[in-house]
Amino acid sequence: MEDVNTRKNSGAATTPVRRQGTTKRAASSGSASERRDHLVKLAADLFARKGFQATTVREIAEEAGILSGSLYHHFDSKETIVDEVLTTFLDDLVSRYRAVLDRRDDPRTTLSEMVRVAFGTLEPHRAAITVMQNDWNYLLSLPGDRFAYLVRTEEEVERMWVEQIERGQAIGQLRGDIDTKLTYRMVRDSVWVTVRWFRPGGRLNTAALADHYITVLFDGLATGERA
Amino acid sequence: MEDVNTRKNSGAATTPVRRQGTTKRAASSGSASERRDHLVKLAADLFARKGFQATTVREIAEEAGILSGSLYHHFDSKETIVDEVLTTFLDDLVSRYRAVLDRRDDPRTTLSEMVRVAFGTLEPHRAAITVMQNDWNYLLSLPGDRFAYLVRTEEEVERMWVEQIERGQAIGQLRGDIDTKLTYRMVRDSVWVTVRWFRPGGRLNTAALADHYITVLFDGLATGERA
DNA sequence: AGTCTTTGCGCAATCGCTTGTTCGCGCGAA
DNA sequence: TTCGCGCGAACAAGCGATTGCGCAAAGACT
Repeated sequence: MEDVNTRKNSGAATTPVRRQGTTKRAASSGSASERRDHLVKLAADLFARKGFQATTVREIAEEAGILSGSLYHHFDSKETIVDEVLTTFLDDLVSRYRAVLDRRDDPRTTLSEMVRVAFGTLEPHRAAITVMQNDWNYLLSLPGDRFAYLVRTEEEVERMWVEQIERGQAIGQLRGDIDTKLTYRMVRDSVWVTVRWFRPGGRLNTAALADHYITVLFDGLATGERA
Repeated sequence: MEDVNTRKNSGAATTPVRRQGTTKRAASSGSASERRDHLVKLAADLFARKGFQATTVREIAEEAGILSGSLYHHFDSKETIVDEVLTTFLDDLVSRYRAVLDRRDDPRTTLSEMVRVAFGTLEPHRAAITVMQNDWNYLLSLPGDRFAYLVRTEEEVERMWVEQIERGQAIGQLRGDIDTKLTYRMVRDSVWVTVRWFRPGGRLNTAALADHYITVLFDGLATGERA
């Protein structure tokens, strides 16, 4: 029996941020309430552990100490929650990539920094990365084009990477006998897939992962002359 | 409600089943019938597309042109199906790795061949690889230790890889400043994760993928001297 | 060869359970 | 009084799984 008034998360007593104009029914990025943001964060933790489909609204609610129905005062569907997690991630990722490209370094330096950016998003955006790997196909198969921006953004990011690889080949900084698109995919996958086993606070941090990967990516595992 | 007619899957190990081929293998459960094998294949195709959890028994049945209940004449649970898919894959994988190791080549050659083996399983075992990525945690969380062999086998495979990397470092064939375990994980992940976008019959086959990856892995993307 | 019995495998109906979602209600703070 | 936000109960849909039944093919026996 668990009744009584055990409101765990009754915080948020400060500055309710009352913005006018945006009624609670905004398309994707809803109004800004601290309570809501907190719930998204709790949900994201679960998504990071099990993916989107495998996480139930009852689990999210329990994590917040409320009942599942109460979640619907903040979100009009489970999809809305994951939508918010994904857009936040992609916005952050793309803007970080752009910042690197704006520095206009040589291709190898730029690509190294892009690898660092990618690994750098591993900790703050674990949930989104997990979801994109586990539930990509499912989200795209949903009725409506709600998650079509996933494909669009992915294509934009691919263009950024491929352009740098091509530039590197053009000036002889990178070998010309490799497939640019395939190389991009393998780099991307290698980075994102680490969320499966990476845990913050372990033997290695994300910066060390990035350094390790950059070393192997450009110079390879072998010693001596290149083949 | 006890019935004298309880047939279920009691025993069933004494099925003679001659009818051309299909060696009977009494593994964890079930006898070998052609019909059954066919159903496993249909289920595997669905697992390869959506993972295990996301595939329903009704979808599997529909793919076979029967009703979901009829599946239970062949399997006593949905888990049994995926179990069969996974053990078949892991048995094949480990024995292929062993065959490579038995050749006792130098570490670099051995590792190259192991990469080829891994990519070589991509097409015949798409379903298993997809499931291991999507549903690994879920399967391990199931009651009983039914899927504990996943962890055991993974550890065995990791040992194979790490040993070869270490041997390569010991004889100076591979650089000594890289983390062996981390390197193994990145190679493994890079290979398996390609099931997400690889489609047979496309621009590249798995052999080309393997060659490309081996090139980058050992010699890197850069030109000129190593850092 | 003909008959009887067993067996494999499908259907149809249904079970208990979980899923995402809805809704009326009450309560404390603004 | 209004409003944000929780409860509690319920909903339809879908899940994995069970069971009784019928039928056709396969064996077994005379």
